[in-house]
Amino acid sequence: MIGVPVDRDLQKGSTATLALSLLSRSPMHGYQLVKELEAKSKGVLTFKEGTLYPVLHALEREELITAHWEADGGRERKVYHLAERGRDELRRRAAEWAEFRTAVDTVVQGGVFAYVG
Amino acid sequence: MIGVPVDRDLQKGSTATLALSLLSRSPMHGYQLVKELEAKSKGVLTFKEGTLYPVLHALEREELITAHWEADGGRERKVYHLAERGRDELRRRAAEWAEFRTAVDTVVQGGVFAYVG
DNA sequence: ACCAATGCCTCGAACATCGATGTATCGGAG
DNA sequence: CTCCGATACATCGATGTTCGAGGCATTGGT
Repeated sequence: MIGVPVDRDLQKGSTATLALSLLSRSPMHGYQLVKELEAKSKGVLTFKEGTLYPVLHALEREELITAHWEADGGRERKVYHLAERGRDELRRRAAEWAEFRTAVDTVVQGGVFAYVG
Repeated sequence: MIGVPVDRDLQKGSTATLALSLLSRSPMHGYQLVKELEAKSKGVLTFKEGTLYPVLHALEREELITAHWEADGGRERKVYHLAERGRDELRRRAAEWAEFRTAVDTVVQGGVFAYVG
């Protein structure tokens, strides 16, 4: 663990978007997503397995990602791919994130800096 | 309404922080917070009253804000002030938000731009 | 031989949010 | 002077999400 995880609440609703983003770089299986997110975010963000797997299944149902089983020795892994529709959805969500981030910054940063300086 | 509200999920968990931020600028009553957030965020963020009031009551219980009734003609308003402890908490939450924002950007932006260009 | 890490998954409890609803006052349009 | 939309506070139940705990199996290192 490199950093300290942020308050769980902040992460709410972002799980699917983060998963889509990671999958846009390369296909991965669930556990790999957990490790990748932790690495890429320097330990700030984490997927809980109890949250991630249901989300992954939902994305699969919505056909935003596809999955197929791969054998690694006697071990089975479910590898997820970003689908075309998922790529569109990711673009949409990324734009939404940018809008949200800007809006929160305007409200929060303004309030803090008024008393930090 | 100036902009389009973002997906509700993204806003989850940020209600209290946004309220504290707005109150750090000036004391306000509930309905005023609703209007201020909408104005400051250009319609991107909105407090639902059913969410805001319980949150405000919770912040009051935790002594992060204080409240007192003010009369405006025959009308009663409950005006909320940011307390000292609330100011500390806001600073803490603002720092956490900055950390979260940076982490998400690293994951999301990287993924999107790889396919936008 | 054992144990930690990998790997997929489900379940129920806990929690937060939202829409609907209720009450009441105020100001302006007709 | 009457009606209605905006202001203003608040609660409640339905809904949805998240998480911790647990189950099960394999693999690699000691």
